[in-house]
Amino acid sequence: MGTRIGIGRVLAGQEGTLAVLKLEPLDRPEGMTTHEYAHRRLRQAIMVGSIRPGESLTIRGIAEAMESSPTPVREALRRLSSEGALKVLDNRRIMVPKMTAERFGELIALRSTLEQHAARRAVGHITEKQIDRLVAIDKAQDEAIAQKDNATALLLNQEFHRTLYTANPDQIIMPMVESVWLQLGPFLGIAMAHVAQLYFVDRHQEAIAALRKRDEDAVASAINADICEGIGGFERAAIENLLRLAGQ
Amino acid sequence: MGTRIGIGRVLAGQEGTLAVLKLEPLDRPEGMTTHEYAHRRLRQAIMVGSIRPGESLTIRGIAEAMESSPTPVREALRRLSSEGALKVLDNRRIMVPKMTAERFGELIALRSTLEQHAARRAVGHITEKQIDRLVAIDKAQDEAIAQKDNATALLLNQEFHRTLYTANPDQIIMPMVESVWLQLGPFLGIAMAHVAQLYFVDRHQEAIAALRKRDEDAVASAINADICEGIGGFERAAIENLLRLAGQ
DNA sequence: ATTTTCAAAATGTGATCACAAAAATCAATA
DNA sequence: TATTGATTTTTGTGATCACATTTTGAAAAT
Repeated sequence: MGTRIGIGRVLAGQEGTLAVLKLEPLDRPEGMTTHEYAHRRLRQAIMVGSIRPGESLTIRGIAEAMESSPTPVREALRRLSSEGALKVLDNRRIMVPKMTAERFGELIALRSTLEQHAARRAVGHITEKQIDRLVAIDKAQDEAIAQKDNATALLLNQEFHRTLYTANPDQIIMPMVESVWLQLGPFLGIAMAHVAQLYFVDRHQEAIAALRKRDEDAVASAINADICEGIGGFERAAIENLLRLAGQ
Repeated sequence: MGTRIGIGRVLAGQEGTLAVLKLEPLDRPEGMTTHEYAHRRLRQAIMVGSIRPGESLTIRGIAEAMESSPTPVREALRRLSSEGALKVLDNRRIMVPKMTAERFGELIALRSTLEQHAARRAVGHITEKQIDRLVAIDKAQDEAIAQKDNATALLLNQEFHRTLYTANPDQIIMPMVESVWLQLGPFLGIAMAHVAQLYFVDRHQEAIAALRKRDEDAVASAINADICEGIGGFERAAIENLLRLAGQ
């Protein structure tokens, strides 16, 4: 039995998870609906690996934690399960899916395929101005890495990739890319808990140079390397070790 | 302003859409929750192109049509919007996304990439028995085509692809493949409304032969051809013509 | 004939409640 | 001590209601 994120325990402070929900209330733009807000907060927490796989979420618990009611929280949970971030068990409990070495391998392979495709489809549309923006994001990320600020570096890395792919005005792949990021989130959390410092690989300059030359193959190759040598670079044995340590 | 699927109109029988919801009540397995059932029915309707793009759905209208209440219907709609099947407008209206020639092109390209990947990842796992099942499904599809039974042929075609991809026990891509199918659904509806007979391309035998030889590249090639010469085979001019006819 | 104004109807949203199923707690038993 | 069984609590689910916003439809004005 995993732990629960429920009212009592949460209020008693026995769980570390509420901390996530409480600590990062995210600013809520005016006009944003409650279910949207709940969706964003939970999504954020999962994306950065703050919710451990196997931990089951309770609707009432979350509702209480973010001072709302079951209805909008349920909608948020349904969306997240459709996005692959959460899994609904037979007993209707909802939890973050457990990670396995096989699943991890599938996720990395899929991420590479998806993002190479997205990058190729953007090459023909991206402007010099947008490429300059990529340079700026990459620079900011380097600074975050130098300061060992994992969270910021991670966010900037995502922004780099998102900016590239959305250069295609008809792009429809971003939700799927984000779904893979979401599904990799829990592993990130595990890795960060057991590894002193995340080691970042940065093939962004390579991608930028290829973009300037409009070389589709080279762009795809850089993106592939960025993914496979980055988070995908964990060796199988290391992954299994990590997952065992984390009690998966 | 598009038409609405609302209580009054639905009951007045002015809309063709309720027919879809009423005609195919789908059997509801015991224990299936209401929101799950609503999700399945709407999904089915969208997948086969029964709901026209631009038509906006109302929560109460659907709830009334399937004799339930707003709560579970809203959950179903949220899921479908996360799956890319529906779009939430700024005024919070929900509708089937409009199709454009550009979006159609993106969908076909993505479908090809996704399914080639899925097929490749299945080659190493699929058993001879499963390949035999593919043969049976393909045969049934041929019969449906011969009888000009579009709906059945479509369903069997999906089953063929699904059976192939799910041969990989760690497969995680199916939800994304289905998302693309869903997003192509409305175009299918348009095409079927304006074309006398859907013309089916069948590269399945080619795929089966390649699977028997465990030839990954050949499998991917067959899948690519199946998609690009099938639904993807519409010429740009034909697509734009169709969309104009449909008032997109 | 077209546009503007305004009251009525419809709609999305979220809180609350009741019910059934599942989980947890605790006492009794082996 | 470990296990079973019954009671209590927690939880998911869906219907209903109230509120604010949007849309609609008709009347009035241009």
